[in-house]
Amino acid sequence: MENKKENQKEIRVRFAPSPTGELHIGGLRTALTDFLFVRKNRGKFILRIEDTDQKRIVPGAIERIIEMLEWAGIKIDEGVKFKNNKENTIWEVGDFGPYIQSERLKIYQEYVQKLLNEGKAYRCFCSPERLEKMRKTQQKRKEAPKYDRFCLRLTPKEIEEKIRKKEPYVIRFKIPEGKTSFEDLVYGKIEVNNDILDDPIILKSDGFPTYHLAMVVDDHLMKITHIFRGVEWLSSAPKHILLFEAFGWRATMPKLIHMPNILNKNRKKLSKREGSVSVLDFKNQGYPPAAIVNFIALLGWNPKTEQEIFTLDELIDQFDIQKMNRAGGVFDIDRLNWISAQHIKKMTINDLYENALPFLREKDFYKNWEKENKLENEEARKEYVKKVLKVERDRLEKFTQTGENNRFFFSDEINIIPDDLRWKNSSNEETKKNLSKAMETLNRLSEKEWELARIEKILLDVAGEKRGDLLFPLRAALTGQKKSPSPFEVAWVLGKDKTLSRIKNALSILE
RNA sequence: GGCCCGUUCGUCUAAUGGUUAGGACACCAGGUUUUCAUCCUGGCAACAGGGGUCCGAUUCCCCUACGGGCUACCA
Repeated sequence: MENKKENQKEIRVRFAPSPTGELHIGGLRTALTDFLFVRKNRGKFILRIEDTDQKRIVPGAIERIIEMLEWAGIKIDEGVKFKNNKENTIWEVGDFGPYIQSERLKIYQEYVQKLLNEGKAYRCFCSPERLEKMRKTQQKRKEAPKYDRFCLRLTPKEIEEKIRKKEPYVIRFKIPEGKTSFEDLVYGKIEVNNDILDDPIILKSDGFPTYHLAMVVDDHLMKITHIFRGVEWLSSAPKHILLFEAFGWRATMPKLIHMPNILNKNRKKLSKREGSVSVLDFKNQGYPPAAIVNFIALLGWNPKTEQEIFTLDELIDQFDIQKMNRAGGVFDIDRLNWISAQHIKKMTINDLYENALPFLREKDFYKNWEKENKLENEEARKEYVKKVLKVERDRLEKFTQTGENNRFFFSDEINIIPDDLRWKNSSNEETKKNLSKAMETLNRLSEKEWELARIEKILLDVAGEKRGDLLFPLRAALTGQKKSPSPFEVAWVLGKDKTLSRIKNALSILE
């Protein structure tokens, strides 16, 4: 019976970032893991905002975080989100709010008072200067820096006196004696001696709680069942356990799952100095969200099969805490690029178009083309770009690369070097002959017959054995480059008129 | 310094008390192709070191080394 009850408990997982700037790729990984686990178990994904450090708050950061989560396909079930998908209008949804910690100050103070009354916490009036000095001498003596509990020895009268004199103070949690052990779902059983634990500050002098207190109170009150967070929290987990215990919540506390770090090439924790770390950077670089999701899901987690490319749904389907790793993983951009290319290859042209167009619009060569090339209407422009994308799809690893190597699609100013027109030992005369032949052949096709397969067939028919002698000059004539997609594809995209006029132009250069 | 965690090809990783230690990225070499890309084939490349336990350890235990994290009125 007891077991059955346990099984029925709704899975509730929160992602709880601090609004201190752009969402970090490591943060996205945590959020993604939360999300995969929640979706797999039909639970709730909750966004809570941990803005207890007033000094570090960045205006607009909450909006940016939500935007990036949505970009990645992570849907918020409860907590802080956008109102009716209208950006910049934040609201809070759910029965356990508020979900922004700065709105919960009274709750924390109430719980701290409880600990105070029970002698499980105490006021500390020590100045930062004294603490600093204390730490220095401890370090000099090669001791672990730890609060010396000076204020624990204050008499009630002394405390009263200090309060009356309005001396600023913080509240510290009194770490009990003994040992603390707990089970992490990834790292296994961990046990520490409480005497190495410092009495943590749980309420700051400005009345705000610290992470330790806020997290424990909120996760309990919000009925969180699983905490996924970075390993950097593993060391302070015992403090959190002890806090849950002090409140009498140990039995129902959430399961802990710590996750290994994402590292730089030099195996250090991912940092800004080594390149991109914010999700926004990757979005701006033109990676499909599905590729980023696929890539970071595979950092620290593995399906134990040989599958490498996953959709979000496949990741959800296969997600399993048991398959999470303990060792940190290097963020390998080459691998990301490959995964990204695989995702782009699988996209439909319409999808690719929707995704790539915003990036294309940023480019000068495209802007000029839009301005100068008066295609009869919007639809024609769209069809043209889609043709380009059809040709480029297998060559892209990010959306930003669209058109980059094939500017000749968007500009008639192609620079033909006569030598580049000749294939191998082919002579000038032969080249001219072949180009003329190509022109005549293509000219026989009507606008309506201008299809890729047809273009390819008639050109190959006429090219004969030494196809390079005809196809290579044709490529150069159409593109002004020695490397490009096939001349069939280029001709198909350019259309009959442009194709013929470019060949004509090349012929005149050869004269 | 103290405490905690980690360690399989360069990178992400799989497997196993007895295997030629598997896959993928990257790299290299071929092939296909008119070029580039795609695609296909092949190659290079790893159990951190030392002790145990065991008939036998990459696998289990211990130590060392190396790496990471924490050690704030930051999260």
